[in-house]
Amino acid sequence: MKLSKRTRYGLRAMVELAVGFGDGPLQIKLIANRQAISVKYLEQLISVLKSGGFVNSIRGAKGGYMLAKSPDKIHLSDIFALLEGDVVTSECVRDVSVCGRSSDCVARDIWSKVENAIDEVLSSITLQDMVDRLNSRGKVNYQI
Amino acid sequence: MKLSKRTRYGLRAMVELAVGFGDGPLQIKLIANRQAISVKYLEQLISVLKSGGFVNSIRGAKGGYMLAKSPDKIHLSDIFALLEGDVVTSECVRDVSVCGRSSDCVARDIWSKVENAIDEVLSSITLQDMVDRLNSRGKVNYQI
DNA sequence: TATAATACATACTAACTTAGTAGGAATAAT
DNA sequence: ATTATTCCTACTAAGTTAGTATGTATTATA
Repeated sequence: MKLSKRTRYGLRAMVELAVGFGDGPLQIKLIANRQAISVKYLEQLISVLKSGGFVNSIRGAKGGYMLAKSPDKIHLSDIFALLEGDVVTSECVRDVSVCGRSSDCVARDIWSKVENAIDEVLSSITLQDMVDRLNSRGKVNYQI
Repeated sequence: MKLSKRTRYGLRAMVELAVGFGDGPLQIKLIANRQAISVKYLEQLISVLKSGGFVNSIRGAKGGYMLAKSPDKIHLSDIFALLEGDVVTSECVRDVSVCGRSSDCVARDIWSKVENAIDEVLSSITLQDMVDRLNSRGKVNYQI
């Protein structure tokens, strides 16, 4: 069980956008430089975040990206679900039909617990929480 | 974040061995058949479980495998650590030196929380717990 | 003692996933 | 017109996963 760079990068970008929330569009190039991510790769990730409804864009010179919602309305679980896909322990957790005897399965309960535990942590944290902590630490760093 | 079949199969095998704990050696072929796992693949997994100290073996005809410890002494977190490797969100959670500024990082705290949440669930459950639940449900099933 | 049943060992492989790169077209500010 | 940006699509190298393949070594038992 490993978290993909895709999700980590995506979250970093979202935190950058959250930090600059209200300050006009932020360019991919800037985000990529600040967070040491390949520009071209980040383009693809941001495009996913855009179709997911988390960011808006302005095209052309002086264009860029901004959060589509206030940072306190975006939970880490949302970003995870979009970029990482669902956390999956066993398919049966979400799709009972793959086994047919799921209602009796002792293992399914466990996988279900694991997924819930992860989701509980992630949905309890918003982008705004991260920005707040960042500020309280003097913006020293947030390599994610 | 996805759980590998490797770990799922390994856990299934361990549960089979836990169910038969005290009844003499259990053959790979039997476990593989009961749990619908490729015999050859399971051989490799069990070999890992053996070097991890979780199972003992008897070679030759009528040989097989058995748990090296009582099922109530084996926590799911142990099996995970061996087969899945550590749950990894970001390298910095375990190895602070990869970033150098980890002590100030707001993201590290989050990854750390996620890993702890997973570990809490997994270390709270033993093989014996699974066997007990299985028995209380009439051994209907445990496709894991 | 021959045979069968089992564990043990090592090498190979197809399919998939990841983390990109490459090369541009479309759009907007100046 | 030029430049800066987003947007789009295709390609790719390296690694991982879930196996197969082909045996050898060991032990029970007939």
